[in-house]
Amino acid sequence: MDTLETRELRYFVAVAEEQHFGRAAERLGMAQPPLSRAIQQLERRLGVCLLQRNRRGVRLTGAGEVLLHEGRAALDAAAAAARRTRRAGGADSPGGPRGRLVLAVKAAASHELLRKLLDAYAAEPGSAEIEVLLCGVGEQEELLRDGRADVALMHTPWNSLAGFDSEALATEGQVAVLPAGHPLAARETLSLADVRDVPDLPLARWPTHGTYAPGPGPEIHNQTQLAQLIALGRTVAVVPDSARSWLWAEHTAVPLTDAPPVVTHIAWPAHSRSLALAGLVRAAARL
Amino acid sequence: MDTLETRELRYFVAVAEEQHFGRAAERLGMAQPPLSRAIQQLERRLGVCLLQRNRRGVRLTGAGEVLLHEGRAALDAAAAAARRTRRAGGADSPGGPRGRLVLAVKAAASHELLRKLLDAYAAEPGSAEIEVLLCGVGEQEELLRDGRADVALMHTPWNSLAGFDSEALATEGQVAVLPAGHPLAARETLSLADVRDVPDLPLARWPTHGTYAPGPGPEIHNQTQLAQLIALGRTVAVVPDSARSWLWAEHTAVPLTDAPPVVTHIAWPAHSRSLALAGLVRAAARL
DNA sequence: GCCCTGTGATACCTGCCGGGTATCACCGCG
DNA sequence: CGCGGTGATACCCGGCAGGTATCACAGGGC
Repeated sequence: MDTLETRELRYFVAVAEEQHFGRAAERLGMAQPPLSRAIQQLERRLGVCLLQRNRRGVRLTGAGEVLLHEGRAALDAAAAAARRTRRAGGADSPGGPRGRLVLAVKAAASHELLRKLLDAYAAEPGSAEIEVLLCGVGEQEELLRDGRADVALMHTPWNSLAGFDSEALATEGQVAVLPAGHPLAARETLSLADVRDVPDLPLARWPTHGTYAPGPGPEIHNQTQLAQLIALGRTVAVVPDSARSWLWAEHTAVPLTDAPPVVTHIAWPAHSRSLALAGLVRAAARL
Repeated sequence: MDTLETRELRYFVAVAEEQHFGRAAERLGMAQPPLSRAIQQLERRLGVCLLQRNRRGVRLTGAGEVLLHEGRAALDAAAAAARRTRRAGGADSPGGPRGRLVLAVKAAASHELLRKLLDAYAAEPGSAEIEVLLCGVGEQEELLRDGRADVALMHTPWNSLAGFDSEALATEGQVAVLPAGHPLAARETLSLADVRDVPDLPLARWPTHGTYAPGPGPEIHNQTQLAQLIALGRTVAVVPDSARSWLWAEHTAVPLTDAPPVVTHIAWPAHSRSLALAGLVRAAARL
């Protein structure tokens, strides 16, 4: 039973994502006919119909959906193998110079915790160099999977820990951030229902995987935008306690009674075997 | 940044495992020179030295160790993609005919639980066909990773749940299985220390990944052997409560007070999105 | 009805590279 | 000092990945 080449997976994923041979070929930097042929060969070798060719583009079959998911995972794994091997390059003597670690953190989250973690780890004897990779919301999982990062700080319930090993580091509640002058800002506590149904303050919407869910609130993509919009009295946000550190004078934070608690985890690929990583996790567990 | 082809990974893993170009080439069904060249190209492309060539075979460098691990994972992912896609082949209409599920179970473990699970799931409306794949101890993880199975029953602490999603189904204690006539068989309970240090009954040794750890006990590879050796008064075994179902008249089971509890989990690849799998997990959770 | 546009499929050619055979360079060993 | 066994090198060849040109077909204007 012959095994799939990553080239074939790359091609298929491109076609499946673009839903269009021509655009996929362009993205891959090649002509369309060889792409067509490669996909046909792939279908023949798998003995499965992956795409439904219509006039006007293509659509995935059930098997195609499966291969899209599994193929992405396999491509990530191959990319991770290359990246991690390259980074391990210098350290030839086994057990000798421990490599650097790349730690993925959502930008502007967990200041405090991150600082404590880095300090605690740096104090350990023989600790490796830690490179902090700041990323967007939810990007940590992809970074870990494709090897751009070795370890990440993740925040449930926003991040999914599926497929990773992890250790919980801290739990915090959530607060509603309101314009200082707003009537609700005077309250001692609020419920989620309170902030969800304020007609003059629709909840801001973050992009998930590059697209925005439909809704009335403004579309934002960074914390500065959010802060400004709140200060202008245009929106309200629900954020973890620790976000209080970046609030403005024009903001008021009110604790939410029924918001799910936010748990910060340190997470890493389940099969990881790095000494440096083990040390970092140990340091984290002692916090 | 060019991506590794699975062909290259296959070659490297073979060489790394055999620690010998000639044998690796034979295993791959090719001649040695192209293999040599392929590995050199790989090293050049990664900019990393993977192998230390000695007279008398080769040894892995640190980077080579990394690539061996990561490469195996990537190869498993690619194999899984192919297998799962092939199996999804018939079901073309999305959401339509749900595919079969392959459930990996350690042979002869969890009779009772397995029976209940299969019955409960079969009673669900629209349940898929379940193929039970009996495997050796610890083999479930590999089967899930490379796509030969979709879901497995695993038993901690023997199986590692790292990298999988799982749900605990049942917990049980462990018992020592002794020859019926043995002095210890008269005891009400035993401790691990009791059975570990019986000079005339050395603990039997199971192979892990095909090799046996050194020790005084007999080397066994299936339960029948074990049962026979215990009946002959040559060894003692520590097994979960539920294993009592296959004991012989010549055996006596004595509860262990300090053995770690055995938890049976249902586990599946973290990124899985199959409807049928979701149904099975739901049925399992209701047990 | 017509052609025009844009889709994926086909035909055919070419150059590269993966793989084979023969051989070399090295080294430990009897 | 040959001999066996290691991986590396030299060289050749065939297949296949990729390119160009073109086709078949379906809509959509006019």
